[in-house]
Amino acid sequence: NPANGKTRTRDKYRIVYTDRQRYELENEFTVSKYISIPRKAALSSTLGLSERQIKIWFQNRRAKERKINKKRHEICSRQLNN
Amino acid sequence: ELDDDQNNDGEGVWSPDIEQSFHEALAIYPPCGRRKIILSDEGKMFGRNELISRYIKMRTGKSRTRKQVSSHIQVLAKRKSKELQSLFKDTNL
DNA sequence: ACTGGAATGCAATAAAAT
DNA sequence: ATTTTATTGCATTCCAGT
Repeated sequence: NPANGKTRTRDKYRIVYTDRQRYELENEFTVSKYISIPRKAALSSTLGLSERQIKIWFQNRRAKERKINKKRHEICSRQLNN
Repeated sequence: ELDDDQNNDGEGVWSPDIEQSFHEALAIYPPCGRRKIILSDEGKMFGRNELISRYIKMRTGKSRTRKQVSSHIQVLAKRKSKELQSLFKDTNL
């Protein structure tokens, strides 16, 4: 699929991953927040996604986690303030 | 450490004057990029990006590290590659 | 031991899907 | 309004070449 490193095209701004793809990625994330090169290749083959897409998914997933942690910290601060 | 960097002005990392000096350096050091990768002066070693970094400091007085130069070259190469790719948008669809 | 360059990380951001 | 894919501009880390 990716002869070019590009994923986005004129007609498809982004695709929606299947529930199985989401489940496997989320499962791998519980093992490690950072994907290793061999595991990335394996996942890329197992799910039908490019290695670039796997890499980007883990980046976005880490960003999500950071956002969640920031929210939790804000809640703690408010409780101390009270 | 609160933002007391003397070498970086309020503009972006690659403000027009620095970009200008950068391109001058690209032109003078290897006119197209095909030059000996090994630049060794007695005792000291100099790579291309370090020469570019030194040139920028001479011309503008501002410091850009060799890794900043490296990163900038990578970004520009990526841009050029994508421009060339998008020139063949619907030629054969 | 030095380096330049590829791979990767991250914040900011866009836009479709929910 | 929030969540989910994907890109971009920088920096940082990883890989070899000499």
